[in-house]
Amino acid sequence: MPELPEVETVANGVDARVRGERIAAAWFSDKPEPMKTNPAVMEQVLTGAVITRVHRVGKTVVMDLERRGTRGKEAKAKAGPTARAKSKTKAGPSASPQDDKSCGVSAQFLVHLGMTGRLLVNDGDVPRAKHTHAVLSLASGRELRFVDPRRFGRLSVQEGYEGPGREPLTIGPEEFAALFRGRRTPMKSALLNQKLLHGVGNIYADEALFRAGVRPRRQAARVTRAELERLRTGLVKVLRLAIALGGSSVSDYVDADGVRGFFQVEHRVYQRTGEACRECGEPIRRVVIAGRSSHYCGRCQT
DNA sequence: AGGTTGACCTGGACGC
DNA sequence: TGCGTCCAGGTCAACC
Repeated sequence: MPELPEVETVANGVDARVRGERIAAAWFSDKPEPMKTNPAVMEQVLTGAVITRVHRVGKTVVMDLERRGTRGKEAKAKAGPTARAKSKTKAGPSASPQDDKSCGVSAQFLVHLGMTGRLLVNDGDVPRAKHTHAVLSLASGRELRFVDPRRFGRLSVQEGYEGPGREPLTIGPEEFAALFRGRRTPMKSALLNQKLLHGVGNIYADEALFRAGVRPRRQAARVTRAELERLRTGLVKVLRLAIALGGSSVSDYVDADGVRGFFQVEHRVYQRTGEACRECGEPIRRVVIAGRSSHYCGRCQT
């Protein structure tokens, strides 16, 4: 369920609560679906590690970890004045980000929330919810818990994760237009393709198409350059507004505190089938494209 | 190769 | 109250 704004809200909420904490223990359920990395391996990597930062890449929550021991010492030694001086010459083979932030990132814990995944920070004595699949016990006594009834979420450990596609919030007009050149698929499907743009899902695809005045079924290759630019700016606008409002919460979504977002009151077309278009009064239509329901205004979108 | 479909899961809403 | 049906924000393997 969660798309870019919801994942960003969750990542920020978790970051504020667990940054700097040490993971004392890690537990995983025996359900195999969520575990992309072997649970024994995840437990080994996570136990004893310090969480240095939690952020979002595409629809994935990424937890940067610093592991102590010999590797930690190495990283510390490297982070002297020489490393700082070098950092001006951006690039470097592994293209690591800002100097002091990147030092000591020895692994990343990746959480994809799927449709119904939630990340909660609780005191250790709060009873665990049904469908809890992972628990990281923190040195402070609190726990970071992953709860996911439908088990479409995925947990893994890796390094240097960059996501499958481009970031919709930062991509420029030229590169954005290039993504869709020659594509015969409906524009709606192209927007949902994570290998092109990552982070956009069904809600924000529909909302951006409405703001650009483009029908979801239009072939991507036939969307004009001007429309593509309206689509890009509409997408940025709608994603930023949704982040500011804490995301949408149609049913399952909650942030790290268990609080719902408020963007759903801003929806212009998504799940408003039959209701009047806020621009022209025409009833909003619903069609199915590539198995996903799509909502649009037949008068405002062409 | 690019595009489309169904399968993966549980649970909530709705109709009878 | 209970049962059946439909629907759900995501991905991925398997097909055309």
